Amino acid sequence: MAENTQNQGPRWLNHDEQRTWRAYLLATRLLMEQFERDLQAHAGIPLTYYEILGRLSEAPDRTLRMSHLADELFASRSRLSHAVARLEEMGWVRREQCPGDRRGALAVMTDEGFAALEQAAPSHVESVRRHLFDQLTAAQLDGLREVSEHLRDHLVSSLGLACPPDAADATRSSDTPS
Amino acid sequence: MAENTQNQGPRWLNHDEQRTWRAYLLATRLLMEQFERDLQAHAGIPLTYYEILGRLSEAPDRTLRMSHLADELFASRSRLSHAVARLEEMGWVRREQCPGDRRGALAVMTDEGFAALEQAAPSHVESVRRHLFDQLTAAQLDGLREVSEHLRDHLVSSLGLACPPDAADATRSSDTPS
DNA sequence: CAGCTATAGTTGAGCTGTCAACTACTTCCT
DNA sequence: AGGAAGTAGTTGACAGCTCAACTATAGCTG
Repeated sequence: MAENTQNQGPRWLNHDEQRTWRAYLLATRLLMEQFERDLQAHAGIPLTYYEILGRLSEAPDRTLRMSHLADELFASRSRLSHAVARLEEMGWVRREQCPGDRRGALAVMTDEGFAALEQAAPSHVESVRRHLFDQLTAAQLDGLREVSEHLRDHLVSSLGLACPPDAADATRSSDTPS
Repeated sequence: MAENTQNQGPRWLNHDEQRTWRAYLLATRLLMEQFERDLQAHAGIPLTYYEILGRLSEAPDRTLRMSHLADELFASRSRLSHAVARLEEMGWVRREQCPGDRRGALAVMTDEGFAALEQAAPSHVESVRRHLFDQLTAAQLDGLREVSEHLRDHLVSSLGLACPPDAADATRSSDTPS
């Protein structure tokens, strides 16, 4: 009921689309859960933390400003802040004052952090190979890359357009009424 | 350093693979976050809860045994238990004694639950269309389905082989030592 | 039928993520 | 210079997930 009432109605998924959607959703979930489990078992950290360490390890002086790190990972500042706090507790990252901008903070990877990453990397890469790359043909991987890049670009650009509404009245606190 | 030492060394990702992996990871994350956000905004529930409701709505009498529901969704019993508890609080699902097996529990979708699902569905489907189906060509979608089904099947079967180790000594508690 | 063992489901602690405030600094504009 | 608005980052409450432990029932086997 209420399939195609009047105002163009919801564009329901047909059988094939349903099938694609469910397969994609499930495969993606199982894949991520697998990577998380493997990484948790071998390194004791979630995939997002691994990525943070990865970016830091590639950066000059293994140092990045919090906001750059957040932008590179497309993570919210809040998420990054919590994550870095956790990594700091573990002694894998250290925070430093950002010279020239006293609001800023630098995340600096420690030697222990680098060692931990080096130790975690091989089994993580093996996991990614085993469950993803080894399962697909070169053509399928090309297709997957193409599709992923396309979807990513779409989402990244649509992300930029979604936020502004708040910015307009963000600072409208309770003081300075007029 | 330590690229190809002796014991076959880690099979690092080459440039193209790295690119594919990062694109896939990011696209997938952004996509899921988008669906979660949309669903949260329009229906106030996470995607997993939506799926639970979806399966229940398709089941005879809108009723499924907890374990069947968990199996269908490839969710852990724990996860399902917590989720159904929450859905019960909202009045969208009700638990019943399973006739014939006193261990069992049935999850029954309430009329309010069904109404909530019906109300949430259109915007969710729109979101999936907008960010996934509308972005890809028919050929790309075919490829995505093929790849997803393949990865899913691999993971599902490798899942069955990964657990048994526990089963052997699962009941080894602290009592009955000899 | 006694006793393992397996199955069904729940529970609680701990962790990561989101969202919405909040502080503090900087930049721009007049 | 002075004040509004933007930017950087943190924090705390809360929600969902995982894991391990637990209860309770079922089923198998000698």
